[in-house]
Amino acid sequence: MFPTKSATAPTISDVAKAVGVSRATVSRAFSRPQMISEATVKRIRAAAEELGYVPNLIARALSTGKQGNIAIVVPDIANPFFPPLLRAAQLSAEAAGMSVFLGNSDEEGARELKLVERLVMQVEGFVLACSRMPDRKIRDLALRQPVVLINRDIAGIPRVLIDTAAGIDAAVAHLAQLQHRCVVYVSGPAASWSDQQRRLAMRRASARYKVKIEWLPAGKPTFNAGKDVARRVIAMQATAAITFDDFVAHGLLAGMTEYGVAVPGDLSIIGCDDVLGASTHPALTSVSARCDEAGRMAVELLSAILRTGTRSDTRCVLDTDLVVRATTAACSLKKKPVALLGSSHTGRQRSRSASE
Amino acid sequence: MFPTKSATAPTISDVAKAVGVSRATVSRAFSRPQMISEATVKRIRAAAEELGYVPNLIARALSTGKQGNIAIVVPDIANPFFPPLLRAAQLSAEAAGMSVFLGNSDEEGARELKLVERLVMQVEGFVLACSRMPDRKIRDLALRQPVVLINRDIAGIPRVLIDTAAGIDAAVAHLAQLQHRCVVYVSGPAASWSDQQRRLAMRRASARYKVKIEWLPAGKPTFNAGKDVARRVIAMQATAAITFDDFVAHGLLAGMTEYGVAVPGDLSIIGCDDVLGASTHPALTSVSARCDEAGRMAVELLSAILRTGTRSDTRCVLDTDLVVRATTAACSLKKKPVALLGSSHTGRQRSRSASE
DNA sequence: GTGAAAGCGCTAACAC
DNA sequence: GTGTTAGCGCTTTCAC
Repeated sequence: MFPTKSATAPTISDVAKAVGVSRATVSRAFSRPQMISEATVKRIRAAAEELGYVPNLIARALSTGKQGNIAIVVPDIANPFFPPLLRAAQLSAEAAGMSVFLGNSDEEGARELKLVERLVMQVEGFVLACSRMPDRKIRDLALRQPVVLINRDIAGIPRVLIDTAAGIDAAVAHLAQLQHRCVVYVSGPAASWSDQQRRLAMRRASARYKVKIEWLPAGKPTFNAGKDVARRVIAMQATAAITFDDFVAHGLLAGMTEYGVAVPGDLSIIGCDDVLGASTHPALTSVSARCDEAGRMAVELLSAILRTGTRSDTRCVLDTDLVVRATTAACSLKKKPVALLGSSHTGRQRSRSASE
Repeated sequence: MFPTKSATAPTISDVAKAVGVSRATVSRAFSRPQMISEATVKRIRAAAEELGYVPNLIARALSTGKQGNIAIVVPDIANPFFPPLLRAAQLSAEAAGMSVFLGNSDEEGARELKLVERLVMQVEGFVLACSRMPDRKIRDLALRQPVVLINRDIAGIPRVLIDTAAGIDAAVAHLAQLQHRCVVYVSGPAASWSDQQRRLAMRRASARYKVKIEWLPAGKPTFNAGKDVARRVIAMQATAAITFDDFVAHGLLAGMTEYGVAVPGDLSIIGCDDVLGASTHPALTSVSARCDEAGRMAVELLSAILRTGTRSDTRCVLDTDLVVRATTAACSLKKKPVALLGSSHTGRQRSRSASE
């Protein structure tokens, strides 16, 4: 056991004394070098190096109100949609000279709000990915600090949207071509913009390709949620399923296998986000999203706002398309392998508006 | 376009004036309520609420040297080993009332050092997961700030280690039982403690189970790295491969499939970390690690150190075991399906000591 | 170009 | 219990 304290670091005064200039000059040598003579800058930098001086960001922040930090909050780090997004965002922030706070809301709006409130003092701006907070809270926040949204569409707040509409359309077209006439959409979190978009796209595609849609909420977008709805999917009329994301699809796949329903023989499955790649068995057909691109772009938007001091109402839409692999095949009507349960639970579609 | 600035927030002075007490009293009402009378605390809290006052953490930090932040740095957020770890760590930090900075070193020690240097001012401590920095730098850092290591074993610095030794031993035993007599270990980053442990465990198991080991470095632990060494694995004598992690195993698996080598028919493969679950095809046999547990524990260790102000030389070892799935089978000697390449590249074993 | 002085918002002795 | 008085380390007018 020994004390934790570290020796007190050299301050601006130490450097000033060593060089024989005022503290103001040392300060300038670091924050506005072009304001003073090149020679003194050099001397100061040298002395600082020698002493091991490095500007105290906290003190600077107290004085300027800027700390060079941003926060990125996601609903669930462990959801494979987010790591690539986070990675790209973090790298991009680093390139812009900013450090990043990480927030994990655990899919709960209340928790997200708490995180944001705690962080608001220490950051210059937020990237909210798939925020679970109500519009009002987001608007409030945006009044205090620059905010960039990912997969949430609120007018007046810069946002980057991964629009699965095109991908969903392609998915339904693909299924229609394989003779499927009824497909179930297994939905995700009600507060999710993506889910709303997907439901909307499903409805449109339903009309266009003359395919009947059934609705089934899975709630949290997890493997287990997907697995848990397997029985209900079996009990439905649908011969194909499109799920909120790959996770749910993977769970559904596992559930089907467990119940002896062949995929894609008896049921076709299409995921969303394409984060599992070809690693499921069989390899999952999925609507691909370039989530890393979204992360990168969001941070770039934010740092541009910070740099220029202005806020633009940017709405940046990233497209998606269908990646066909091995979980989709021609329709067969021999599903239901076992007597499972009586209730042919159709599921209730949530009707929250896109702007809530 | 409209300005980004937010109205200036109320300070401690505003509250003091409103209540008619000194600023010190207001300060105490928030940081040491038990120091002053309950009645005044209540009055102050009420007034603060009214004014929308909330303590400025930056100012507090400048004064106390504590900001309630910690940093967690990992080599690659997108590596599936880390998201569960990060999630657990973040949740645990939140429970302890701390915010977390996220660092991604991209597997580079130099980059990690930069991150750490930038963050050192703003945090009370670090969790370094699978650090790629040399021992010396870590020791230097630990002199300034409390540091907890994950999967890095440096005496004197608190660390939580996921020890794959038991799992590796079980893996080799499993292969030996399946009649394999020569297995290749596809190694990971040279600076990785885990990799060193695994090599050591391999060597021990080699002797114990009379199995010959060949060595092949994959470098970065990625899918592509695994795929890229497939040809070389085919050219080797080994009939089974154990890889640094599941990612490499998955890549190797894909590579094998591409070259027409059947897994597990012609080659058995065992991964490490068990992060892919049963999602590969065939489902991957893997040495499981409870990475979330490691994240949680590391943060708890750190916050205990911060709370008590002492540093203990804790060395916490988490065990692992083998999860047998479908990529391992009895040895067959008919590998090499195609004329591939001449160079029977054996790979060079890195000999960095564990303490570098 | 450089220096002097006044804060940024808070905490921490030390008095009373 | 509560007020007074100094800072924490930096930036930033405003002079010179």
